[in-house]
Amino acid sequence: MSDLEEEYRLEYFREEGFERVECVSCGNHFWTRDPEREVCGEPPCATYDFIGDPGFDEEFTLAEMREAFLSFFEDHDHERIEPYPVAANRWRDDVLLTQASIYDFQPLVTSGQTPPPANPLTISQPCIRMQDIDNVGKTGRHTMAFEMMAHHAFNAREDLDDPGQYAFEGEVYWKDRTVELCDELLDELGADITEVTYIEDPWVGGGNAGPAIEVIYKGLELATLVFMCMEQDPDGEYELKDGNTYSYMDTYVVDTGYGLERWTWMSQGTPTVYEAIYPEMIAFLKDNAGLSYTDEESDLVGQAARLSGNLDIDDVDDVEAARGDIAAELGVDVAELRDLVEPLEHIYAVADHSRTLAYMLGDGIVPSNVATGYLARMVLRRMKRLCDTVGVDAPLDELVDMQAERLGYENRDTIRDIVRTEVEKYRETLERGSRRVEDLAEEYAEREAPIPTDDLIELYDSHGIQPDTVAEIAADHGADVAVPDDFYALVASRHDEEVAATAQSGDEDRFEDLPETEKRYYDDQERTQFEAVVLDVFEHDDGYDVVLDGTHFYPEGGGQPADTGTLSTDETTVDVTDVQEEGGVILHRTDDELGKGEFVTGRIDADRRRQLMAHHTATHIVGHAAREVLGEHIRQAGAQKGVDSSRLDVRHYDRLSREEVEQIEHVANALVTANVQVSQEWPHRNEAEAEHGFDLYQGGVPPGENIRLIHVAEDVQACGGTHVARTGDIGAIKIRSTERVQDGVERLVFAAGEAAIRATQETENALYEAADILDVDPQNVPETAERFFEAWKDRGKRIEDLEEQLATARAGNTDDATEVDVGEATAVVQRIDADVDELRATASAFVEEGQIAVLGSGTDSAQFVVAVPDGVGVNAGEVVGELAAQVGGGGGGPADFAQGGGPDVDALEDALEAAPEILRQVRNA
RNA sequence: GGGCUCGUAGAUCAGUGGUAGAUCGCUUCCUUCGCAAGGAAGAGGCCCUGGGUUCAAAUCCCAGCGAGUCCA
Repeated sequence: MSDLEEEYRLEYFREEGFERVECVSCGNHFWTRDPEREVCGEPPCATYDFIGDPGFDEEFTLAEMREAFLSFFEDHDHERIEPYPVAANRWRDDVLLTQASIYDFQPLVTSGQTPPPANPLTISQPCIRMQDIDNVGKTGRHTMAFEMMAHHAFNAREDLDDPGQYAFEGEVYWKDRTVELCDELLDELGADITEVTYIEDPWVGGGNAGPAIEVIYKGLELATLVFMCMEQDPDGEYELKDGNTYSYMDTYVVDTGYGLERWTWMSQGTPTVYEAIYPEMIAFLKDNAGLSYTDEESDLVGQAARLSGNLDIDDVDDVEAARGDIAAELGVDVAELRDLVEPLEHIYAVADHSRTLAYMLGDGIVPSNVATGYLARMVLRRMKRLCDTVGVDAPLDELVDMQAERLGYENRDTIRDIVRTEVEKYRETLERGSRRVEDLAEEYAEREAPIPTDDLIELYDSHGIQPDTVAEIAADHGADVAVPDDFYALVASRHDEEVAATAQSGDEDRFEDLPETEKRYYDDQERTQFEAVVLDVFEHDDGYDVVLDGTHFYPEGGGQPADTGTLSTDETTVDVTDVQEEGGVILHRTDDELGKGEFVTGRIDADRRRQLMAHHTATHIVGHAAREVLGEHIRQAGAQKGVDSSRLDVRHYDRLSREEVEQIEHVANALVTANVQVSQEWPHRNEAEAEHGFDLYQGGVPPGENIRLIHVAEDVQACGGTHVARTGDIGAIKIRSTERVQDGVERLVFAAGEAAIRATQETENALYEAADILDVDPQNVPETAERFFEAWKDRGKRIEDLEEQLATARAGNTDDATEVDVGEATAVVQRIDADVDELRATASAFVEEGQIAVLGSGTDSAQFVVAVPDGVGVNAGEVVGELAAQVGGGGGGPADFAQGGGPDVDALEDALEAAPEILRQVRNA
């Protein structure tokens, strides 16, 4: 990394009289204005100097600090950008949550494919780092949710052969200006800039790298200035700290991160960051939990906080270890200190978790068992447990709402609704789990054994019960629990980590020389016949790929299947069975060859295309209708169009009721009836985003400078598909079914136009058929079906009754039966051709009269039931076994009541005749 | 996206291939001035659906539907 040393010799440092110093404590190099300075200033080389002694002129609230930062950079020629959602998986598939402001611009902007929304820009980006979840509240400075204030500049080298190859050109500013801006900001806020140190700390991450500077003031790292300018390259000449080699890129990006919470904290000098950023919430929670401290106690708490802040603590284990040292230093008992501090730590965490949830739910994340939804669920459940532990009894939705209000979210009702639903789900899970644990605990308490680890793992992995909870409940029932230290590792080992990565072989090279195909289907979406020239033909395994200069054939994409049809010359016609796009070149897969340079007429299967267009526009309409009916949080989670039906997956926190589905249908069809125009436009993406916001990207974020927008009434989406001209062209929309494809994702299966009629007819036919069978009007089917079902059940019971009566009667009349004496009891051997239920009833009746019953039946197959009264030394199971063997089958059962049979009905009579002999043998045995 | 668990009376759950059970709730009766409660009797089950294995499936296998949970 010393290779990057030169990178830090900034003109700005020279002009301002900075010196480069090696920290006597940690050996890192840093830049300072103070010639006397020997240490870098970052803990553990130094301690916090601002607790009780704020480092800025004025105190700022979170909102004030945010505004101060953004307006400072606005005043210095940066454009202010609205923050992106915290759910980063809405525009990239490599991460779930937004963890830094630069995430907003990866990968399309940083790679130069897409222009930034402004250049340079400034933003305060809400971020969530789940990896800090255990530290929150304990270390005094970790928060799971935070805002990363930032300014970014996107530069491209000026000596490029083709400056137009990237979406931004030239240099906006680079290292000197970046440090200067940071310095100026600190100065303006009244920081003593001679105390500020700039530590050299090269940055590596995600395949990129570059020099970076940590900005330290009074012991606190306030900002990191990253100069992203290198990429991983096996032939690169710079080997960096991750052991990989890197080389310089054509583009270079200023990536800064200023922790809003830390700046606010610095301005206030409170013992912990939490008191600085949401004081009113901390106060509320303390009050609600009934926490109060004497002056002496709060003094102690404050000192402990300061001490733990000064220790360079990065995770919980360290906190626990350090607690002893802190207690010793303060001269108090460890247990006493813990009792004092722990409830506060929980309250800090609750405040932080509320804020995290406000961000997540406010940005449209719906709790579920997958992806970001799962993370939201984890946070909520953890928050609930913390509240219970510390004795906060305010409803969770109220706590989250306090933060949502502060953060200015407008969908607060939905957020509350989601939280309530989710808390209720958790309550049910806990209840279900507790019952399970209680049963287990009682069982093991009786055996005086501890609950085994296997059961603990299953309780957690399959039923969501934490080992702690198990221990708690078990203790109430007198059972022990030994939680192994490597519990979570054991859980992990139950999950096989075989993720087969499917390597994609790209042979796109062959299309490299071809021009991009003109996408004429966008010019006239209705047109199904056109002329074109064959540019090239590639032979394929089972056909040919024909490339034209332009086409009306829509290639598969955006959930819309490809068009089919034909291509004809004067001599020949070939079928187009599939259409794909690769790197801008559209391939028509045909069953026969066409000559290069030939003029062809393309004809698209118009019915199919019309149906697909109707379904595509209908997808937008159904999504829009669902949002109207269910709430603003409704977002597309996936979609697939088809000819007969299509489906739209939306994120929602509950199952859809029949009424909701009907309402969605109503709203959708009202839009169809209104016959509004469906229009497309190709605005610059920045304008589109500025006007319509991030919700444009229901189906993913497309690359490029201009994006295609489809307007259907107020609904606007970025979309590449083909659409009908007016909503009336759809005809009708029928929602056929809904299913829960995951927790938190509802699938709406619907049909539009002709397919809607067909679908309706299908269901109607089923109803008519049922009505016909029941011989009633369709309207009366439910009522009649119920009546029939009830009658059928009644008859079942009646039959059972009668069977019993019949059995008793049979037992009293043994005219056609053979009676055999078997020791002290009489055996009745009888053939009754009836089903097994009846045999059983009859056998029971004989037994009640003190007789052994050996009954046979020979309808479809041979069946036996043998029943023996108590105290008679005959094993029914053995008898049945012998009998069944004679009819080629088997049987068995308990000693007093057995059954069996076999396929050979003809042998039944012989078997029954042998029964007396078998009984005697069995008795003797 | 993957793993695991579950689906039986109105509710909660037993039931490891051989006659479907318990507790609570419900109905009726008894006890009581009444209530809490107690006693007695009773009603209430396509054992999620569809295939398969078997003489025999609530039970074993496969698929589907529904629910829960852990992980990325």
